[in-house]
Amino acid sequence: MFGTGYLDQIWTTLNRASDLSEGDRDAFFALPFRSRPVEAGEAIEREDAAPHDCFAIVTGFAYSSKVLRDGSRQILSVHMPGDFLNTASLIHPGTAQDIQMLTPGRLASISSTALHHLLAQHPRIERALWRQTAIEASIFGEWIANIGRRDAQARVAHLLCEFALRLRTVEDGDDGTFDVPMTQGQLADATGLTAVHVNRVLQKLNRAGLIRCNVKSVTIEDMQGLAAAADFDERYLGERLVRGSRTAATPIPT
Amino acid sequence: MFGTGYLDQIWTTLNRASDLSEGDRDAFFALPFRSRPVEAGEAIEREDAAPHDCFAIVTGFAYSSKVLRDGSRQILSVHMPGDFLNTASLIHPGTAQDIQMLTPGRLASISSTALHHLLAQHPRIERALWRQTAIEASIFGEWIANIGRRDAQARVAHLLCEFALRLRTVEDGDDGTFDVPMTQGQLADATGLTAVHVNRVLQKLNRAGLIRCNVKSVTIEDMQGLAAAADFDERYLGERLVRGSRTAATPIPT
DNA sequence: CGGAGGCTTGAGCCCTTTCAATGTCTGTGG
DNA sequence: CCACAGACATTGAAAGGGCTCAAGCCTCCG
Repeated sequence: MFGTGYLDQIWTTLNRASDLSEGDRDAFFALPFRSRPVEAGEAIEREDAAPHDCFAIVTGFAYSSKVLRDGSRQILSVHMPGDFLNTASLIHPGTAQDIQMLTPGRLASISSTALHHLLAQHPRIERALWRQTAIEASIFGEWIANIGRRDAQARVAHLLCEFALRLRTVEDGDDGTFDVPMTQGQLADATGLTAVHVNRVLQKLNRAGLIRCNVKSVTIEDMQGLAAAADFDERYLGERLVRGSRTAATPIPT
Repeated sequence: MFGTGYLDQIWTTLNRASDLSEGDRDAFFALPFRSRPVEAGEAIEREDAAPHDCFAIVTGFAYSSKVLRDGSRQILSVHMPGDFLNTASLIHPGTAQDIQMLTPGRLASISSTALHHLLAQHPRIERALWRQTAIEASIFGEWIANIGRRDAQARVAHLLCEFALRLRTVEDGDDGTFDVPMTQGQLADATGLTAVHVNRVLQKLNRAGLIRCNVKSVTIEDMQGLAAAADFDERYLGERLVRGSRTAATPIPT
C-alpha cells in the first residue's frame, strides 16, 4: 500500500502530526534512501564531525548523549523507529550531537543534498520536519523539569510513562508490557541518577505495585498510579498519541 | 538603515545564522507588527491556552517554565531581545509553554496568519525560524546535561557563562560585567537547585575569584576559570557568537 | 514608616552517591 | 559440557552534597 516497505514507519512518523499530500508522499518515497543494518552501541553521529547524510531509524532504538569532561554521560533523548536522527545538523551544522544505537537495528540514510532538494520542492515536508524539531524541543523541556525538580522515584516513573506511550505508536502490544531497551546504567544516565539508585527505585516501584519487571522487560501494572507518581502529563509529546494510538499501528489506507 | 527601528534586533537575531535576502528583509519589515510595553512578571503565554499571535522580544528578558503539581517551578530557558517566543505553538498547537517576562520590556506581536503567509512566500525565513528552533533544542540539551550531571557550582557557573556569551550578541558592554536579570530564586529554578544553595554557591565562586557580584550585577573576573569550572563549551549556542560577537551589536550595513 | 520581596546565615537532616562485594546471565572457546 | 570472561544486576554500609527550616537583615517602594 505504501512504498518499498522499510520507509513506512518513517513516513508515518513524519506524517503523524501533519497533513501531507499524496504528492509529498510520492516524492518522499522516490528519494534515494539507502538502508543498512547497525549493531548495538554503534555510533551514528559524533559531536565533532558533522556527517553529510541524514539518518532515520527503520528498526531499533537509539539515543543522543553528551559526555562531560569528567567522563560522566547524560542521555538527552531516546529515538524510536520512524524518527529522524540528525535533522538539526542538516539545517544547522555545528549543533551535531553524539548519537548511538541502543539496540541492533536498521537505519535508512539519505544524502543531505537530496533531502534539501525535496524540502525545496515540498514545503509541507519541511514544515513537518520543523514540527518534529519542535516536538523534540518539547520533550527536552519536559526532561529538564523531570531532572531538575523531581525526586528519583518520579524521574524513573516519568521515563517509563513516556516509553509506554511512545512505544504504543510504534509497536503492537498494548497490554502494558514492553521491553525497555536500556540497561539500568543507561536509565541512570537518562535521569541524572546512579545505576545503583535506579535499581533501588525500580524495586520500590515494584513493591508499590506500579510495575513488575523482569530482565529488561517491564510491565506497567497500574498506569494511573505510575502516572500519578511521575506527575506525568502526556501533552508534551505532541499529538503522537491523540492521533497515533490506533492509527499509527494500522497504516493509513489510501 | 533598517526598518522602523524596533524590529532591528529581531531581524538581526533571525538573520544571525542564516543568509537572508533583501527581498526577505523587506517582506519581514512590511509585516503588520504591533508593539506594546510589558511589565516584569507579566505572562505572555500559558501552557493551556494557545494564543493566536506570535511574539518576539524587542527589549527586556523573558523565561519559559513548567510548574509541577507540587508547586515547584523549573525554568526551561531564558529569552533575550530579538528572540521569538512561541514559534513552537505557531507550527504545533499543543506544545505551548508558560512564558513570562523577567524584566519590564517591550514586545512585538504579529498574527499567526500573517506570519504563515510570509513563510509560505519566503521559505528562507521559514528555514531561519526552524534553525532557531533547532538552536533552542540544542540549548535545552545542554541544560539537561548541566542539571543532570554537574554539581551545583558547575551548574551556576555554566548558566553565567551562557548569559555572558548570549548577552554579548545583544548588548554593548564587553568588559565582563553584565546585569543578571534574575533573582537568586530564579537562578535556582533554572539550575534545579534551591535559592539558599545558589546563594552559597555564588559566594563560593566569589571567593574563588571567578566572579564578583553586587545587587543583580555580576562581573566575570576570570572567564577562563569560570568556563573551566563550568565545563563550558560554547558550541552548543550555535553560531550566535562566531558570527555575532561583533557584527550583531553593529547593524549590518546594506 | 511599614511592608514585601529578596538576600544571608546557621544547624540538622535526608536523599542520593560512593565504594565495595556478591550474584546472575550470556556468549565464547577449549 | 564445562570453564571463563565480561557485562549487568543486586545489596549493604558509610559519606556527603544539597535541602529544609528558621531567623535576621537589607533595600526598595508605596
